[in-house]
Parts: sequence; structure tokens; C-alpha cells
Amino acid sequence: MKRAERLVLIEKLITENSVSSQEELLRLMEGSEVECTQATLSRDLRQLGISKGFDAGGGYRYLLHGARRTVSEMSPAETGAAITSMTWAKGILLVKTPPGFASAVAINIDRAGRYEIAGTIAGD
Amino acid sequence: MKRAERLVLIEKLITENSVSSQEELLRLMEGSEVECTQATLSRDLRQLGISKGFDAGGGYRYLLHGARRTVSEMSPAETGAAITSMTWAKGILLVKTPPGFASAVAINIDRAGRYEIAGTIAGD
DNA sequence: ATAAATATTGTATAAATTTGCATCGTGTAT
DNA sequence: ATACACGATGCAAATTTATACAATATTTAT
Repeated sequence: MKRAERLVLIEKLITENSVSSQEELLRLMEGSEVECTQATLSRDLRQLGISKGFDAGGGYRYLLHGARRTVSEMSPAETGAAITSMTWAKGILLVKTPPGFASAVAINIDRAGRYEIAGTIAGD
Repeated sequence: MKRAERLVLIEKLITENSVSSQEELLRLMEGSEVECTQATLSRDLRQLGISKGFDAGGGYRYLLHGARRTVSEMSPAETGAAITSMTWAKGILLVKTPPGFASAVAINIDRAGRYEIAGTIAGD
């Protein structure tokens, strides 16, 4: 399943770069493991609530809607650095973390209120 | 000078209606005193910081950026109701208010931080 | 496991938005 | 008052984004 990975990547790229068009985003995705077409991006962006807005300089830029925090905005200690690996298995995303971080990460995931995430189960 | 009026109208229409395209906005403007072409709207919207986003139902809708308050969101007592008339005179917008309301209105205008407003001078 | 139901994606195309350019109007300076 | 400078606007072309439809892939039920 590539979709979820792609959505995460898109969010990341959008927040880390100043992207001003879907074509541009497409180019940023080239080479990454997940690729797709502009049409798919259009649909993904809608689901992510990412829309074209304006940056400080008045130029166009894709922005996350509202005040939702993204992975890239969290301090590494919160989630990123605490995730060792992620793998898909039968519709379940297996997130591995260093010993002791499981709950913390799970809480963050739950808090994120992701569309495709029904819930989390965490153990050390 | 029609521009400022138009910008105000656009803001009003956008916040009061669920507008999903510039063409649609154009139609809403028909009949009103100020009209223009879609190209102009594109430019106006950029200046106003109004961009296409998504409404609760997932559909498209033009939205004001950030948490800026608009005239239509203020309580009538704050500004609207306190303004008796507005006229243009040599690049100056003359805003008339009932006795005593001048400063209050002026403060609101200043706070609004409008692009085309350099400052206000209020007297009873 | 197999079939039915659902969701995802690409292709092609339509719809919507942005922009270059020429023009027109308004304010500014002489 | 006249000319100059600058912003605003329409038009048309270019670019960008959204969508209908058909083909797959994925999940769910039997």
C-alpha cells in the first residue's frame, strides 16, 4: 500500500519546501519510492487539507490548513527520532520504536487525528 | 475609485457565501455597483489573502487566510452600525459616524491593518 | 479461497486560475 | 494646466488544477 506513505511524504515535502504547484511537488517526489501523477496529487492534497495559499512574500505556496501540527513541526524527540522503522502488513502499519518510546509515539499518532488511522496499540 | 469598494465587497461575499470559484464570485458581484473580470478577481484575492481551501463537507471554498477578522464578523455595534456614510474625496475616504463613535470606528479601521489605508484621523 | 464490493490511480479532458501585455485612469510634480 | 509616473484592468494566452471514465488493485463477505 503506497497511498499512506505518499500522503506522509507529501505533507513533509510541502512543509519543508515552498511548493507552488502540483507539478513542482511532482518533481520533488521523483526519485522517492512513491510516485504518482498530478491528478492523484490533486486528490491527495484535498484529503490532506492542503491548499494553495500565499507565503510571506506574496507568492503562491501550498499550505496545511488550520493549525494542524505536522510531523516535521514536532521536535525530533517527540516522534521522528523515536521511530525506528515503519512497515505495512495487511492494512496495519507497524511502527517500531526504541524501547520505552512506544506509548509516547502512539499518543502522538492518536493526537494527530489522521484520517486513515483508526487507533493504535502500543507495547514496548 | 472602485477598487477599495470591490475589495470590501469581495471579502463580504466570500465570508457570507460559500464561493467555490472565481466565476461564481463574479456572478455574485453582478448587479452590485462594482464589477470586473475574473482576471481582476484573481489579483484581488491574492492581495486579500483569500485562497481556495476546503469547507467542512470537503468541497472547495474560498477562505480568508489566518485568523483575520472581517467586517462581517464584527458585531454591528463595533463598526457597521456606527458608520453613517462613506464618500470618496481626493484619495481620502470620508467616513461619517454618529456623534461619539468616530474614535471607536477609527480604532477598528486602524486595527484592521488594511493594505490601502495609511492612517485615520478622527474627530466627533 | 473466490467472488462481490470498494477504493485507488492513470489518462485524457474540462474547468479554473494566473500572467504578459497594452491601455486607461488617477494622482503627482513642474 | 500639462505632462509624467504609477497603479489598475481587460483581453487573450499560458499554466495549473479538477474530474469523468475506465482499468486495477484492495478489502470484505461467503
